[in-house]
Amino acid sequence: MAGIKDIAKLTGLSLATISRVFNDSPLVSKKTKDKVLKAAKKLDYQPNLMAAALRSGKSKIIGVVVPEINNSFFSKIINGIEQKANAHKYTIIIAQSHESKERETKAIQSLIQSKVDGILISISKETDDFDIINRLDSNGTPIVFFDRIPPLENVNQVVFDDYEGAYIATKHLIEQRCNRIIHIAGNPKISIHKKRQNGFIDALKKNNYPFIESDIIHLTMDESEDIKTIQKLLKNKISFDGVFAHGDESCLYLLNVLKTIGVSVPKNVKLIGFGNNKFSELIQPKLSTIDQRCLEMGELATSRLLELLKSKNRMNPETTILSPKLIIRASSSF
Amino acid sequence: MAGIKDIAKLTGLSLATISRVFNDSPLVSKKTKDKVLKAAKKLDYQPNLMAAALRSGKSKIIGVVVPEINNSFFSKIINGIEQKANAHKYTIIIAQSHESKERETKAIQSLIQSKVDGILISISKETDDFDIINRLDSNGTPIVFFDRIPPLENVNQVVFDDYEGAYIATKHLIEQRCNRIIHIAGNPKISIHKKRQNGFIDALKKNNYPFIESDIIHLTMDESEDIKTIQKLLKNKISFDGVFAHGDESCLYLLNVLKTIGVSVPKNVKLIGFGNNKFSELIQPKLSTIDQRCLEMGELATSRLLELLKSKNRMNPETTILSPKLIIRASSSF
DNA sequence: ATGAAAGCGCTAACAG
DNA sequence: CTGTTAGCGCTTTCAT
Repeated sequence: MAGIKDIAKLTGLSLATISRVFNDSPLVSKKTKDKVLKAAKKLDYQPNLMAAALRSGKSKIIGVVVPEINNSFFSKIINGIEQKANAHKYTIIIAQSHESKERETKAIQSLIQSKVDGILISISKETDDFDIINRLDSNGTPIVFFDRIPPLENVNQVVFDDYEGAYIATKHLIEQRCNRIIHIAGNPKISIHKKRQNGFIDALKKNNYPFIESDIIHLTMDESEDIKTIQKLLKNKISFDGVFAHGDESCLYLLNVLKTIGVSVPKNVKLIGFGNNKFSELIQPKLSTIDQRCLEMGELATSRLLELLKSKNRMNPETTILSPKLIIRASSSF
Repeated sequence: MAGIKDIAKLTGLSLATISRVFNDSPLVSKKTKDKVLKAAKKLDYQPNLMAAALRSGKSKIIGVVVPEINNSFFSKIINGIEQKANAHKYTIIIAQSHESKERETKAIQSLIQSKVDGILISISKETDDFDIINRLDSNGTPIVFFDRIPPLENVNQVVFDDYEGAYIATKHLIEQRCNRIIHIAGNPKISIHKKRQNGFIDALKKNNYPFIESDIIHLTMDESEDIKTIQKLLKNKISFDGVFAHGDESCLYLLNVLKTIGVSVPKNVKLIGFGNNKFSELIQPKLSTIDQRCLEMGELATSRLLELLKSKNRMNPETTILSPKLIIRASSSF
């Protein structure tokens, strides 16, 4: 493996000059630069990033921590991160927490030891203490949270507006002339699910729809039981004709339940999900949904981190809120 | 950030001893070891992996190149890789080629510069020259291919037995008493699709089913056109009652087509896909499919790389073939 | 515009 | 079992 030493030998220049060439220093004449580049090519020179990092104190690596990469939501965000990072000559290291607090801590530790310049993280469901984050802070490693944020003040974060997403999804069903709309809810202990639920409720209220507690449905995922639940609802005085599900998965599940009991979508009941999952376009009818603009979330979080990395003095924490996008497909159309 | 120097100062020991402690050298007394560990904790010491790597020539990092992480197949394999690698104190760096030869080359280049100890790669569809691989070889960086392998001799590789998978899928339909089975084929230029096609054909032949060219169907993904194709097939003298699709996506697509034209699955037609995609369990009826044991593929590839990393002398290349697993669900059951 | 020299934090002979 | 020392490949003052 050729190093700058070899180039120095070949060109008769000093190490410093060679180094300057590869760091785009303006202090080198075009002539020498060309000479160095030519020699580098000849020797198939590959800079040793580790040595550079060790010496300069900057690794040009961004650490990314997500619960799971085998999750379209996160892997799309990662694509956004990668894109932005690479465009700025940064490399990323991805670590997974697998929703475990312990593994998350280990992952962060490992990133610190790998001397990442900054960290982008979406915290695990388990995480409830934030010592590591404080440690990172005192360490001087900038950190930007995305999507799953900790309940802390004064942090940089990029979040998705779940409330707004739920609101426009529900409003869409109203505009499609649904008379009674129900919500397939997620676990309200999880903040995004709670927000989606609130968006649903407020959309009803603001549009003068009566809201009753029983409009919010919790499915068990035990099919025969859920079929009973749905059938009972359909036999109500005012049967429902619109459904906003907190996620595409539960929307698909409900679609199957409705098919089983012979309810036609979108003719009898209109459906909208949340998340713009890949499969939502593959099934019949195609699912209307809320797109979360994952790519942009990744890009925004990275841009913010890059800013923090650039400025030497502490910057004021910033919260970026990403607005959702309504995707209308067959499941909610006339 | 505390370093071993600080620990040395605090304990009154030499750098070498401190270093030995963290490298689990047997040459340190229990007493000193404890003293060092205690001091390390007190100072919140984090080893600088880059410095260690630079000095030792071993980064303990494995580079992983895949076409796309936003693809369940690859992200599952990555989970297998991560698991095995972490268990052996290795970190992984993931890079994506996005199916571009150029970006793949860049990704590999970047991994080299990051001084990874070895590389695991599934090559992009575009890749047709293998200079980089030769370069890696001369460089001494061990490399193990998985799933998408290059047409080269003498390489270490772990592949999935697509032929066998197709064979047992088809055989399963035969055992379910299907009389005429068709195959929704992929692009035969892609080797795995070709293999699946061959597995299908051989399963028919070996079981004394007549095989005619027209049993292999290419769908256009233009729905109205495909509906016509399928309807024509159903009106044949011998209508089909079994379908083996080269992937779960096309299987789902076909399922929707069949639903549209009123053909019941599995009553009239039995279906089996390939890949055990996440959604194959979410839809109705649940899809029978072939599971590719991605996790194991990741683990096996990593194990092989770890072996290469351990042994100093060149080892003989090895090809590992992973057998598929039949998953029977509602779409092909009685 | 170029060079000399120090050193980033750690490991690995070698010596004791 | 512990210490001394050189140096991994590069960047970065400081000098010229």
